[in-house]
Amino acid sequence: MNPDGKTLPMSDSVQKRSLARVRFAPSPTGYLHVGGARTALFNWLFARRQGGTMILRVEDTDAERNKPELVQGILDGLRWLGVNWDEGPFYQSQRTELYRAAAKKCLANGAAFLCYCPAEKYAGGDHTEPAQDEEPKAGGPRRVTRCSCRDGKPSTPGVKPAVRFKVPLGGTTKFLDAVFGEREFSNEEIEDFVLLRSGKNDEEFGQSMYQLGVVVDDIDMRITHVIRGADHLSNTPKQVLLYRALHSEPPVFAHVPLILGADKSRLSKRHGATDVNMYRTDGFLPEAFRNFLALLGWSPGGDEEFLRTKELIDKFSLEGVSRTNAVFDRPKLEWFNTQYLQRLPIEELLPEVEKELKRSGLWKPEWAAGAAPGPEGRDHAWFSRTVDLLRPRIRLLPDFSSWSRAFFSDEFPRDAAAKEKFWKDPKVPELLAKLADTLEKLNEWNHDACDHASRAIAEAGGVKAGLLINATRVAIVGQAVAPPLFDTMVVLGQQRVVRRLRDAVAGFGKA
RNA sequence: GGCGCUAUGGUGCAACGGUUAGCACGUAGCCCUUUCAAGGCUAAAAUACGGGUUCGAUUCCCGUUAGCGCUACCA
Repeated sequence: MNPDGKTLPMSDSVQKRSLARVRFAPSPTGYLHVGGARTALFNWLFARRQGGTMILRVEDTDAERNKPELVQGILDGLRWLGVNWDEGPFYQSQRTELYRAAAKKCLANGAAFLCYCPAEKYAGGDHTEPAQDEEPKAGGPRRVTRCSCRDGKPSTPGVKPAVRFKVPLGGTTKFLDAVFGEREFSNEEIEDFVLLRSGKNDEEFGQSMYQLGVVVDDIDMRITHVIRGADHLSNTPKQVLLYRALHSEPPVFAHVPLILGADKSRLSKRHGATDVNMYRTDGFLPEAFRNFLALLGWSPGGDEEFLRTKELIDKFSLEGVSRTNAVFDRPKLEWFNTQYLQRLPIEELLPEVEKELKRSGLWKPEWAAGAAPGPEGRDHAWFSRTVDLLRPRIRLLPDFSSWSRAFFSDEFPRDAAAKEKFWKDPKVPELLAKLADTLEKLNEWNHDACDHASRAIAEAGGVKAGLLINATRVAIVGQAVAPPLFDTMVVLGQQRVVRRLRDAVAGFGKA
């Protein structure tokens, strides 16, 4: 079913679904950047929506900058995000022959030529003579190349040639972009770009360049939709030219806007974390992160924004992709996380909390589902109730270990400022001691019993219930902010509450 | 410099020729009174600028400005 409620004829839709093939093609020159993650997510949502195929391809053709050890982190990041793939990962570094064959084909049919210019000549992009511009600004004047080797320069002895594409001298190159519409570029603006690096040592040719690699692979992998960052928009005509030279039909392109930092400049480390794996270690829930990311540069059309993965898939379409760059807003991401912490079915949240408590060393095996209850009847049901009580006030997973430590461990910090704030009244120690005595004798341990007992003590002592309640909270969890007191008492258990009250009073007396 | 893309509150998105320009985050204030890092309510806050087209422009066209991208034997 489409968002508008219409359905395609079954045979038609099935056929279309099985056809869509998309890919995510990261380069292992860094970690998985949030921008790359968003691109991967869009590809994945599109593939799943269409019932198509998601392919992962590692673009590692630059031996100089490539760091193979970074691949694992990228794959881990994708898995954490829940972005899985149906084919791959394929490595371009292992497909060199394919690219060389394609380059030779271009050479043979006149679409490319051998270039004997030294690599340094073009370094920095100054392809021809400096323009008239008298004062070279940062980067210097630049003009488009029409390499003089293109008409068959005699080979230079001892110089290994690179292969360059022979861009047509006139005319335009156009293509269809699902986001930006029909695009047309003048060929005059496209330089004779390098297809294959010159060979090192005894190689005839070197590694493929980006433009050749993507096109050859996208053809070979039968990619139907190229969904990638808008930074590739200007390079696309080069690729379209290559498709033609290789006698292939270009796919549908879909360039998605970039993600910027708070100052609207390209998102970088100085804006905060850009490595997706940092968000995992910070303790964000993957589904919350996914929801947030999906809404950066895409919208289902209405006002809804809390969309679980299934809804994201159901509603995703290239038509909903925006053409404007988006700023990565961490506070909103954190809001999404709190929403997921509160709204997720508890059984989906529990495993995440379990992982967190294991990480911090607070986890007890008896809290696992199906395990035998531990001391004081603490079992999985207790764990579930406790997490449920805690979660409205949690922002990030590690808060379960730090802010909520008193619920999972008897060793927890007592906040001096909280004590200062709620233990002002000199009657507090006496009241707490009385409360401990009363609570110890309770035959039933539940919210109302704790409530009645506490209020009775407050009344007898001539203070407002709130005073005692706040003081008690500080006494049993060590901090000013926690879930409602009587729920907290129930979860902590009778013995523990009594013990902590007495410990607190003793500590108060000494202080 | 050349070429390209974009332009709705501080931020993310709605409104795809006619709305008092909507929602959310954030911010401020108020309420709840058992704390707040929970919850509820309210407020401030936007169509970059200038021309067209049209009965009517946030919406279509042109220009300006600004931001971003590309302009490598990087991807």
